[in-house]
Amino acid sequence: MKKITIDDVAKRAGVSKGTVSAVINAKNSVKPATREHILYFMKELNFHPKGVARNLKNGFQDKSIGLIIKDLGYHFYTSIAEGVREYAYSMGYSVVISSSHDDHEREKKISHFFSAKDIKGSIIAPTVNSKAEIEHLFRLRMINYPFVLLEDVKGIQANVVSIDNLKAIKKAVKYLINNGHKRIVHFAGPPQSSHTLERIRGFWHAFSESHLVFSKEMIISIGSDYEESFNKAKEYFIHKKHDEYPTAIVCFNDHQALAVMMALKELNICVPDDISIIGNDDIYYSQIYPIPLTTIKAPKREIGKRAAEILIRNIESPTLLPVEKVILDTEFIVRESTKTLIS
Amino acid sequence: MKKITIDDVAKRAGVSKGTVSAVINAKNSVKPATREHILYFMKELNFHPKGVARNLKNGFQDKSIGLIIKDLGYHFYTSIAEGVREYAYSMGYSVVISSSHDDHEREKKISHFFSAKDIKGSIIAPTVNSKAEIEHLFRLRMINYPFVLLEDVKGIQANVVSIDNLKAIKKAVKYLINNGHKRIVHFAGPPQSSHTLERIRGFWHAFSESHLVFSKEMIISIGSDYEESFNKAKEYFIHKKHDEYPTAIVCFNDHQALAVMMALKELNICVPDDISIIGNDDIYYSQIYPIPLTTIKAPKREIGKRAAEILIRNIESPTLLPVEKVILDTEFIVRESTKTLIS
DNA sequence: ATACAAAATTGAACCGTTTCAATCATATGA
DNA sequence: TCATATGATTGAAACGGTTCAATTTTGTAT
Repeated sequence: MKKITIDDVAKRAGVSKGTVSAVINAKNSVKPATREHILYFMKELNFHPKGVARNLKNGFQDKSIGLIIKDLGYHFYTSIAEGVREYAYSMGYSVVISSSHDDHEREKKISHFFSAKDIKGSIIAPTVNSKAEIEHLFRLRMINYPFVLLEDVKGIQANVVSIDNLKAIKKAVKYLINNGHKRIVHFAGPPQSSHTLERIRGFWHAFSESHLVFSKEMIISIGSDYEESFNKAKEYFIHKKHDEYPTAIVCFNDHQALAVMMALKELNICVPDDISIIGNDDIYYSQIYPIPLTTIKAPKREIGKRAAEILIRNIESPTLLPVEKVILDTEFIVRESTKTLIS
Repeated sequence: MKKITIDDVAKRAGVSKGTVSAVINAKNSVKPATREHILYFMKELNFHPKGVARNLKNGFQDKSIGLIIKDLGYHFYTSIAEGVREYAYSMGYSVVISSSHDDHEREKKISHFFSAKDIKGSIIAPTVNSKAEIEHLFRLRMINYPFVLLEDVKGIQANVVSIDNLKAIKKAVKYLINNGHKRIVHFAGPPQSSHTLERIRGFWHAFSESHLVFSKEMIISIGSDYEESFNKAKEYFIHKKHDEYPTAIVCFNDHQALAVMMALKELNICVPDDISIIGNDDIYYSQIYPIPLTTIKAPKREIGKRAAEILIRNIESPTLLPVEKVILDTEFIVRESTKTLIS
């Protein structure tokens, strides 16, 4: 299945390729009859002009940036994307997005794709499971391709804009501790997600910093899919004696927290009177829910904006710029799903 | 600010461009010392190899499709994207996404961008406000660029995968009518959205087909932003006498419906006992909400999948294929936010 | 019919890489 | 020291379009 080129069309239509080019570019120097004639053969041969060839000659000066996120359906990332978009548009850049699904291979492929398409730079939420999995970043580095990471990655010095997840969770857990909670538990997220581990670590740190005993029974893996979380949460409580219930649960994210609250409702366990719940992310619907959720709010749009800022600065600089690292603060928002145990 | 090419690097490093090329492509035929030397000058000149030139030579055989949606934060579109992704991946295609924000100019720019980058074909949720605004589709058509629309557009024969929104709303309204509701009202969406008009039309059709009188007071524009919908909904009821309350509200979408239910709650109006509510879209959180929402479920993933199917079939066909139009069925899901008035 | 201007068409050079046969450099063994 | 094998480097052609000065065709006025 040979590739059809402008020469094929020109030959078939009996004109020069200059004329075919003029038709493609809707120049009005072409006689209508000739245009029709050429269009006819373009159709017949099903010819698509290759952008790559036209851009080569034209200097391909489009302004565009890429964004590689982990999940399109996850509010956290789409909000970041919104921040990126806003800033990028204001600077005249287009944004293209692709999701890696937390899969390293995909991420590698997409980052390569973006650079190969002369997307001028990329913002990447990296999925890195092992030391070997930063090669693709080194390759981008080698070809001086501008990029900004949304999480710090060990082993490479690169631009990063992120939040201190560890500190955020610690703040939440310490809030519970300071309010008299003793039996605190963490409902962890999906095992393959990098966020899951980070949050478990934050939970653990809070305990050690408060000189409290941490045991691994405090971490219960219930995922973040609604059905799964709902069922596993119920199961957890059904197998527990009443006086062994935790007094507070730190959830993986708001989405999971909502599922947990539904499960508790079905079991007639009252939030926050029987159990306090803390979410993470501050998604939209957790405010709408009848018991507004206490949660950790990440400055999602701000993350996107700052990342885009750094990226575009690097793209537009004629020289290589020094690496920048930005860690943004999270906000712990106390709403109605938590209760103090201190009278 | 001159563009740096491989020639500049070669000259500066005192080697031929073939050698520089070998370094860029990590070929191991280059002596380590030479490699380092060349890398040094690549850095110094901040040289990025142009993908466009390498692709031209290489035959640019990446497999990729584009998706232009209207809103990244809107569940309806991200679910479609999920369907697209799933099918595309199974066929070895990458997916890149960009949001038009329901802005025709953006859409035009993005579609042009995708074709210019040799993204092999695109799925487009079109924003078309006037006859003149389909030019860009004609241009894609002229260059035989494969695309599939997610809404039918008057004036152009093109591949379409969509749902029958009109029919869907009609079914919902008729359900209410058949269950004895007399005072039914539609809370319309944001005026600039194409969906808004379509849903108003569906509402109107249901009345005329049921031989009931329709008046324009039945359409109340309250948007779909949470704050706005919440406030306007409250305002609507505050200015109404109790016995003038509608017995049922057909909402623009689930998101709006949730805002309306919150407003009603604050006014101590009971759903569904005082007023029935119907949403649209069947988003995730409307099942989680304490009063599960009666709604219209669109086969979102299926839409994405079918669109991707048609697109890839067209991309891979050596000849121009006839246009396909697919209209998928919606499902009316009765949950607990509606009540029959017939005893 | 002829001259001339305007319109339409041609074709060679160019864009920035990769490729690979040819050439040059280096190390090895006799 | 020379011949040879191997490793490293070169440079011209190729990729598929666009551009634009030069040329050909067409239309108009005489």
